[in-house]
Amino acid sequence: MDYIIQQQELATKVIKENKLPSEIQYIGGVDVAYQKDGEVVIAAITILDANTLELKETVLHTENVSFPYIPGLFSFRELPPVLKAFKKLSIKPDLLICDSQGYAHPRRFGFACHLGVELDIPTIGCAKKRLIGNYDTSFELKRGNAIELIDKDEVVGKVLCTQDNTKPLFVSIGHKVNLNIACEWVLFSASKYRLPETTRTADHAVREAMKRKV
DNA sequence: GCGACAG
DNA sequence: ATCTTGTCGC
Repeated sequence: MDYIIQQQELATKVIKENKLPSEIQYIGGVDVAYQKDGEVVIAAITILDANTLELKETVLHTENVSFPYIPGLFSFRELPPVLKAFKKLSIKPDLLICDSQGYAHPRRFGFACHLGVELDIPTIGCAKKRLIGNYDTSFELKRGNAIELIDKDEVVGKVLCTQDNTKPLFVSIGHKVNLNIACEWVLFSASKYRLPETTRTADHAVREAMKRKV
């Protein structure tokens, strides 16, 4: 019942080296939303063509919330519905970009790491807000600019600006990918907007499902 | 003890 | 995350 010990044990399974296939054909996006009562959770995974960013498949899964939101234990809340959604996919992604932290976590085991280890596929953490770490807040907000996110004298991720004059994203590795490659994929998939198309499509899917209560 | 705190 | 109006800008 000790979730922190579970994280510490699972964190040893994270592969920090690049293990991406030579040809990336599909990339996936993950997002989760909650109904207003906060008791029902909807997870979506979208599959995009890795070259054109064209949407190829969307899967959804709805269930009851089983774990509270606790910063640092986030994956225990969102992993169950996401894993069930993943099983519904007919196209399996070569890489998943998560709307959360990965390695940039107190125990180096954010949601993206947990999902990657669980599925044994490459994952990237791409969060809109900081959880831990420090960085130089005075860097220029220009697309492509990135600075190191540092926690306890260790580089745990990068703060990456994907569009001029927009707030940066917090990119960290999840599993089987290195930090620079992770940033390259986030920048590539966020070619038009601040957030990667993967997250945007997944976000749209859960919002749509939310409206029609499916 | 006092803030900070992914979604 | 979600609850919320108008408003500024392309």
